[in-house]
Amino acid sequence: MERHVESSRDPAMNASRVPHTRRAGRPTQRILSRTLITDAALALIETQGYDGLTMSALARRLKVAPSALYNHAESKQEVLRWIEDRVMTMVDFSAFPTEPWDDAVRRWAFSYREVFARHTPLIPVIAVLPVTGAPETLAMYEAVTQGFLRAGWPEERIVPAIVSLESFIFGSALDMSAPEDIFDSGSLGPDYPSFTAAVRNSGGGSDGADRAFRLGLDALIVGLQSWIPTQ
Amino acid sequence: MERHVESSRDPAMNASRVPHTRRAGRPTQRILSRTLITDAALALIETQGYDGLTMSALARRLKVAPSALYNHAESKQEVLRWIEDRVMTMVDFSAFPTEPWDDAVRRWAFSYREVFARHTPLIPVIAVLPVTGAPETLAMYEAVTQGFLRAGWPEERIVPAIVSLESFIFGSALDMSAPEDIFDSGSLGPDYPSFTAAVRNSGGGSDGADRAFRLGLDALIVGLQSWIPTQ
DNA sequence: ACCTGAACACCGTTCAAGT
DNA sequence: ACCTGAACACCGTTCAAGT
Repeated sequence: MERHVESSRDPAMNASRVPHTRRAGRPTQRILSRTLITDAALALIETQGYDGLTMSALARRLKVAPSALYNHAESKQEVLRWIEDRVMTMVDFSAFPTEPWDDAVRRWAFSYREVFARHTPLIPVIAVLPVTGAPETLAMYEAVTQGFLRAGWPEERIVPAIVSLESFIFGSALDMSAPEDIFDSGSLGPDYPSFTAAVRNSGGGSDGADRAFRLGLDALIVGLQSWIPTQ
Repeated sequence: MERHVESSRDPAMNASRVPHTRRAGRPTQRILSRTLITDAALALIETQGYDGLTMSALARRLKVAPSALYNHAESKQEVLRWIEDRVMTMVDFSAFPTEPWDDAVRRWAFSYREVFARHTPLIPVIAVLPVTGAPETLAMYEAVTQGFLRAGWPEERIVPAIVSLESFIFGSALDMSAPEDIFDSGSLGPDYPSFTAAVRNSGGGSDGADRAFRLGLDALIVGLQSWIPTQ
């Protein structure tokens, strides 16, 4: 764990704690909003990663005291939900109205994985997140559902199919951020001969996650397609 | 966030901070070990959940000072890796030597999801975890690989296939722990008619995650099976 | 080598006081 | 209503001192 160089006991350092000029009391006009907080959070994640996303750092970037954030968000978890809704808008689902079902699913899935591979800490958040009240996210589900209907899917199977695709996508996004040598065949030892050989012959290794994603997605699409009534 | 009732400023409460009798200095015999720490961590998770798994709580359960843990583990992350290896032993992969490939995969996948649904905080850990040096985990991969070989799988496709199944399983385990009304059709509003209707007709609702898992797993198995050369 | 005790540098969150 | 400033109750981790 890295440590800051500055010592909080150095009194000369206290200047850094007071970078603002605003004094206490309600300001004449609103300083914060959900949009501004979300913007700042995403900018912070872009440069510092999710480890850098603390309520303190977020407040600092907004030139505000940390406690001010709690006038707008109930908790850090709520801020993460705002971020999630915003990140969802980056997923490309534009192929559903025009392209064949399998091509549209493929493009959507690739984009979805790509986006969330850069936001893996959101994945556990989503799993515990009722989607209600996230308009951008709902817009995506509406378009995807219409794409399934257009392809002739029976209505009652659409939601389970979407959920299963998302499960695969989220799992694959997590896997994508894993180290490349997650299976290090060199140091596997002689106790696992079949697995060692399979790892050794599983291809380049540099894009192992990519090959697994492509293979699994193709399999899932082929398998799901069997639930579309033949026209 | 819940708060403790006890105030740390109450001097009478300090007794709770010193529940042990051991005095400083190296004890005559080893008190801790990887096994003991892992046992205690799992017991703690069982009763308090992952929120309760702090280095302090872990030390308290082991009747040891928190800093003592760092003579054995480099970090909390390392403790989580020990837990992960242990949890992996709970996954049932016993069907691979005897059952047909698809039945064995199904039993393995159901067990795998079930186990990790109770340990979702481990899922992001695994994704960033080189599997090297986790004997129990490797034993599972060896058995699964042998099952794939027995079914006639080409060696170079086995690892990607396993990885894609795991991605689906981990994603599904996360989904399993989501609230049941993750799609609350009641409050979806009129802007998303197709999706709203699909949610409304998607079945019971109580076991939505289960239906999605079954559907997706069947699809994945059907799709993957097309890569087994016809015998 | 492996424990204790004290400290360090953080966290997220609450709340009175101010306008 | 919405900000500041100070505090609270934690975290994980380090390190000197002890045997």
